[in-house]
Amino acid sequence: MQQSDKRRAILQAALELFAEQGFHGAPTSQLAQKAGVGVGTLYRYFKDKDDLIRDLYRMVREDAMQQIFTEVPGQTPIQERYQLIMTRMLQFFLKNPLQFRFMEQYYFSPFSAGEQDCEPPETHETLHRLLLAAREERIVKQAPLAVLQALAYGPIVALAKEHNNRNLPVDEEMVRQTVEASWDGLTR
Amino acid sequence: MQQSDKRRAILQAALELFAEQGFHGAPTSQLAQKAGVGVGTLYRYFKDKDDLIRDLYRMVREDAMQQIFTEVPGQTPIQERYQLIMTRMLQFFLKNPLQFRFMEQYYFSPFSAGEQDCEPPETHETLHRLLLAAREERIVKQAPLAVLQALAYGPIVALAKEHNNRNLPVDEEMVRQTVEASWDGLTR
DNA sequence: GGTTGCGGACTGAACGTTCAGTCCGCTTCC
DNA sequence: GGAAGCGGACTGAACGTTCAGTCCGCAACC
Repeated sequence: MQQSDKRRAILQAALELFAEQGFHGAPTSQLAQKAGVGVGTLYRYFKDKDDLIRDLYRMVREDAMQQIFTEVPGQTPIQERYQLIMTRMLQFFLKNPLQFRFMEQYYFSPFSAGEQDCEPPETHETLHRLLLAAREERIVKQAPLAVLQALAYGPIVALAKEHNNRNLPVDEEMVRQTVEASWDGLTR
Repeated sequence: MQQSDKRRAILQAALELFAEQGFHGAPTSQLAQKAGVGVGTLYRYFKDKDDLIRDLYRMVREDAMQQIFTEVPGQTPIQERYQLIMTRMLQFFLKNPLQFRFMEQYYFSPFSAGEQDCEPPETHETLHRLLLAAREERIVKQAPLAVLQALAYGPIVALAKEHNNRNLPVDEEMVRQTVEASWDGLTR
């Protein structure tokens, strides 16, 4: 049988509350109320609040990766693959503000500080390899991987942040321009 | 007379604790201890903890702006001015990890959510005008200001984040490459 | 079919802890 | 002597977590 309804209700309520009020601004009492369960029930499904946060992160990341990296054609040119992936990533961030805010928060928090798996391993793996291959083929600049990653992710994340935190309206054209320009920054 | 020593000691201790442990992870008791004052003294200088955080933010921002925007020659070409400003900004973030972490945290927190002045007004003003002028002159792409800002700030912030949160070593060459590439992304 | 017994998911009042903020006595300075 | 600056024990509120008890579906038995 699949995950129980209660567990899913708790994770959904947690996503909303954490994204809107932060980890510390969302007490377990409120969380339980929003999920429609008793406070004690939280502790049937999760060891403690930290465990809940970590599980939620894993779920959200999984979901994001699914949407961003499915069916990326391996044969098409690198630039096309890059634009497909980055467009999907930006669109995911724009369409899922709760997930975006939550992930940003998690990334910065002490939770991810000590962990290895905080940099989405497979996610980065894919784009990571793509960037390395592009550098190998001298399509993009001969710079350290970290610089290339900053040039790729930076603009996308910055735009998503303005959209989610400052209500900046973002249309399809802006998405296209941003992804394309980030590619221009990478190439020579 | 200038700001009292106690006040400055409190702000310095707060900067360190907030950057390392977050707003919620830094209790007033610990803050007072680190500053070498009694708990009560905090409330002589600040209405409450929120007031302290807001004041600290203003101070940090002022300091950053001072360092980044002083003596930008008005006559030099736009590209040179851009590179000067962005290099200084990135270097400020790299050399002041506490300030960077604190500002990032503040930006995301509910403090800045409702405020207008969270986007450093004058800071953005300057770069903001520079980008508008560059677009006017068709030096950079004909895209909405928000897109141009994302292309300018994004890579710089992303690199600083990797440096400060993941201990990525960043040398002068990487700074140069990142700033230059961000310009490449802006231009056509 | 009706009654009884049982297991475990579930609840929420209660607990101990921790926090931001207060209060009052002590010190310092004029 | 009075005012201002200061310290830290203290307070009430809010938090995460616990646990004794409730509830309900199902199996066993008559």
